[in-house]
Amino acid sequence: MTLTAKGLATRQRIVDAAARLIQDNGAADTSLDDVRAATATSKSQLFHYFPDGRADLLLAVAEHEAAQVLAAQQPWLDDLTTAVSWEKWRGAVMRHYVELGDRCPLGVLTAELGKTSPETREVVSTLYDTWESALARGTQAMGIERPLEVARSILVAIQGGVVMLRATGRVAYLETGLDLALTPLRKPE
Amino acid sequence: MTLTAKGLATRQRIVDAAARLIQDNGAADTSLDDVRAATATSKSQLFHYFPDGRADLLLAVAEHEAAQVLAAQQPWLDDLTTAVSWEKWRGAVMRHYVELGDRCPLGVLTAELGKTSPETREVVSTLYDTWESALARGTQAMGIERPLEVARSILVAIQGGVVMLRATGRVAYLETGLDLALTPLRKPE
DNA sequence: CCCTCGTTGGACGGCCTGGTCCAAACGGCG
DNA sequence: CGCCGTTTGGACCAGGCCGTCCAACGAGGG
Repeated sequence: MTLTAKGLATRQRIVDAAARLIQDNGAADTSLDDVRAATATSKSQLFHYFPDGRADLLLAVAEHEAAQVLAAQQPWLDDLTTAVSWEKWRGAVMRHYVELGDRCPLGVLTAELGKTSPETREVVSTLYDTWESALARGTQAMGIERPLEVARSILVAIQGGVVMLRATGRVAYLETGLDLALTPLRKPE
Repeated sequence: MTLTAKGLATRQRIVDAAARLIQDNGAADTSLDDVRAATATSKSQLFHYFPDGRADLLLAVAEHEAAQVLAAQQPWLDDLTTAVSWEKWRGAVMRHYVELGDRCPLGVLTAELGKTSPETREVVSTLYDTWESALARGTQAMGIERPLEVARSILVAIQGGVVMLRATGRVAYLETGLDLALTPLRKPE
């Protein structure tokens, strides 16, 4: 299957709309017909660009969301070398998730798409890995003890805070969780 | 609607089976017919014991799972007064979730059931509240700084670790997250 | 200019789903 | 023993869903 520029654009439009619908209504309540209606496309186009149908589309959405998660942290994520840059990154993360509320890609990814297929599971795992690596580069640059564990615990705090934000609408979990997870980086060495 | 002992038993059987099915296949992939088949009941029984149908059943399952989460931590949760008792509790929590893997009630609750209705959302919120209160009693008894924040961050670490366990099958997130979240309780005061 | 291949339209079928409904079986209590 | 409400069985319906299929459209290259 080769795609022209026009085809690629259509495909992207479908993925975007599907992602939005899933954020709003959940993956279970998002039918191919909903996507079709939201994008003003036809059934045949959905299966033309996503031959395996629904599963294919969900996978594409998962990859799209995973990319969003990392993109939202750029360029701060790549320069976590000082206490100040860590705080800036933290500010960016908080701002991002407070703004998105329960529509955040990360929450959608883990809660809605994570278990739909082995492929999406893989997407989530890879996201965690690259994210954790980036954080670990930062903690190592800071010269603290147990940098790998600290990086991992920060990731866990974010994921926990986000999923709890999704479930309750309260932002306090993410706020406190991330705050305390970052304490090792604030200590005088 | 009044229920006899037999009726209550049947109802409970339905809830148990539904919970199990949802743990294994997800809420979206669990139909009333599946539940019916797994419990050797008839359609009319489902709607007899859960008049609002699917929504009612899911709510009952959510409450069931929420109770499970707290029950699994008893009696350790009510006696977090020393560093030793905290470690015992931690051991119990880890054992529990490692054993259950991705079938843990907490993960199911937040990922599958949390957003199905305002009522289930409420169940999740209340679970968080009572759980956090219990942890806060412990942190306060330990006389550490910022006990409320520490209690909350512990909760966030568990929730994050569990959801990541569900998504990836890896237990390391829960392990490290919970470990580091507990550091404030290990410091000499 | 036309031929080819990507693109689009939309009807159609078969399946499964949640939910309704009526009637039979059961069991305790007077 | 006979009544009555709970419990149970299962047929049935309407709607929505995914996926298939065939035919028309359009643009770009030869």
